[in-house]
Amino acid sequence: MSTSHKNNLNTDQSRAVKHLGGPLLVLAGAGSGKTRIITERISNLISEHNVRPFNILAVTFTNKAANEMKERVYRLAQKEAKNVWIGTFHSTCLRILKRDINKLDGYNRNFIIYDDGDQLKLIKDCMGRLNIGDKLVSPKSARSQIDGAKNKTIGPNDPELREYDKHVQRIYSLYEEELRKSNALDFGDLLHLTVKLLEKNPDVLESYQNQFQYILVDEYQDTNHVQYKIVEMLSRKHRNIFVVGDDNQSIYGWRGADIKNILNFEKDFTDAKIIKLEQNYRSTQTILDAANKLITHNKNRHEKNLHTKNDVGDLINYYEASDDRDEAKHISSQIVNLKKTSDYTYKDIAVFFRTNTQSRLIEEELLQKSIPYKMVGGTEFYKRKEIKDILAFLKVVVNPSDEISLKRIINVPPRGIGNVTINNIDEITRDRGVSFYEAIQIALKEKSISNSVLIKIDRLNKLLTKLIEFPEKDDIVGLINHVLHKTKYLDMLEKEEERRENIGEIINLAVEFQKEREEPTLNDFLDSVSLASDLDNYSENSDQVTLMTLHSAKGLEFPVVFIVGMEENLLPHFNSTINGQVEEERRLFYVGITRAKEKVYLAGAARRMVFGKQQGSIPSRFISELPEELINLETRKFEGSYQSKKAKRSSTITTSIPTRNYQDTGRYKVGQKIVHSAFGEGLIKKVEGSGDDAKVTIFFPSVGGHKKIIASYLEN
DNA sequence: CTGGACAAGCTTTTT
DNA sequence: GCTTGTCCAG
Repeated sequence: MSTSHKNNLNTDQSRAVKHLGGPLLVLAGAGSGKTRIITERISNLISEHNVRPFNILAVTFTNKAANEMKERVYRLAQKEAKNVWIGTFHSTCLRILKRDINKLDGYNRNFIIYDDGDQLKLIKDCMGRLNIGDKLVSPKSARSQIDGAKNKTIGPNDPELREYDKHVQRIYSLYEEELRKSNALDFGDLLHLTVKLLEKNPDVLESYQNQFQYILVDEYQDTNHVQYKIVEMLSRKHRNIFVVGDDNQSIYGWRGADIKNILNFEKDFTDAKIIKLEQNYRSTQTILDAANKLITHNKNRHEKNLHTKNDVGDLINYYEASDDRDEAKHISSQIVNLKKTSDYTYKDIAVFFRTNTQSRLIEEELLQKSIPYKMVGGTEFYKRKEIKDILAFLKVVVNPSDEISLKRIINVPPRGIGNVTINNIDEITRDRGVSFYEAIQIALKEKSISNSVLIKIDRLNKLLTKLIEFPEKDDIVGLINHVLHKTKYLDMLEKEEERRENIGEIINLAVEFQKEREEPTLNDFLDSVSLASDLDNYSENSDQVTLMTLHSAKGLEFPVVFIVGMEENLLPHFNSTINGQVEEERRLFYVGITRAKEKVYLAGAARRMVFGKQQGSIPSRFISELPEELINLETRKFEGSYQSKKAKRSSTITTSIPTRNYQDTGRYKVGQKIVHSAFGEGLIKKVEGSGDDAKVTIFFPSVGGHKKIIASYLEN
């Protein structure tokens, strides 16, 4: 069986698959058969070396990758393969915590997971209580700093936290306290607490070390410090740690991914071996040459030389559109063309962009031409208001101490409980040190609120009690219907067809969940929903064009790839140009190009709508970093526009000067970069007035937001 | 307390 | 251009 597969492996691939003991790093270039190596190795361990599936752990980054791996492994290594632990870092940690989290002080197994929206709300609440205005730290910035700390396994009381913003320190402490009171974990906790659990409980650590004789990690270049730590601890005993990655595809630096993990693998794991997979089986010679040339502009990387035996193939098309509408029209008509002149089906085609907002126009144009498409990601299903509402009810049923969820639904559908009442209950919460739910009972018992409100609270409390005491909680579908019935939620959505359909969809998901699991529980359902994303349900079956961000494109391949928005400040994104993260943007573009098997179409626009205003732009520096002879330039619309020529051939452009919307105060211009004594580098977004009195709106990455500053204060 | 009107901020990228 | 938050009349 598996021998027949091994026959088509090249020497390096085969060495990797057959590698048995000790740490191994497989540096796998784009399209070199990375996923295949992992799955074949798992099947090889099971069938050739009698390793029990239960003793293998395989970790990926996305559910999509995990599901794909499961499928492939099940196909290769028959039924008992179901016992291999395959999952994302987050789901694996969840599994570990669900078993043993009660061994950590103050935690119990009934916890629920807060997504980033819940997280932000809680942070805002905390900031409100601490009287920290969002001008001092923006809630989002606070969140990313807290996440960052957790990614480095720094807790709210660790001395290392002293290096953080002093406001953030206080927010972090209170935030943690509130999470515990709500019996909730955020995404970061799943990883951070797993490390804590393993560190504080040698017996737990040992049992997992014994279990996981073989550990495989996909996309190792994207691991951050906690993830490294988890892998390192678990593999310490058997030392059979097998990681696969490509430093050229590291695109999650912003989430704490540390490229050093892959660059220093040999140092971290003594007598580590390295195997390089340099043969690409995916792309044409032309595509590969272009990608190789592009990536040489990065300094920070392992030397790799990707080659292929594939045909030369077509040139890379590059279209300079006059504006974003023109760009979208071009894409859609190219797709129509492809359909007419070739055998490509819609599902062979993908369109990638840097930011989700870019999809709108493209969707419009595809719709216009009746081209079927599916948008992956974007406004995610699970983030929709009605879905979050229903889930909030379910979360409260599982865990009444969940304050964020309880507050979410306290007045949904409207039942006359407003901010004043919420604040009153909040006061009880703080005075008595009880949960919000308990505070409601106290208010009722002591009648500490005015009579008219008390009636409403009483009604709410009875509703909650009924839900919490629902006899068959693990009949998830039944419970959802019960919630809908008792709250008359659907009546509220009378005129909102789409939202009602979404409610139907969540019921479908629950039905499916109950069918799939042997012992479906409400709690597991909520967990799986919390860790799920739109990407997971993405299937290649239907014949539709795929639209997605460059980030979501990683790990996929398509015969035809369009990449749009090839402009400075979009790709590379302007935040990155200011923060000196252009190399990561280049890798992102590299990921995009290398998804393509046969054809690559690039496009950029000379003008584009940004924040509802027209903005001029110049071509991305990355265009000029591709070999000129491999590019087929279709039209040149940047020609008439400002600085076009200079931009095309220079690779050091750092500012864009809009052709429209151009405002001149003499010294300050929109698009100009400046350095501020307190906030560091920033980009001017808006200028009002002129001379010393001019108000200049500047985006500072250091504070993660905009500041309005009077021109005369900008002098130094 | 509610709902509508208006203002502000916002857009990287995801588990 | 869209979504979220805030203010005010009813």
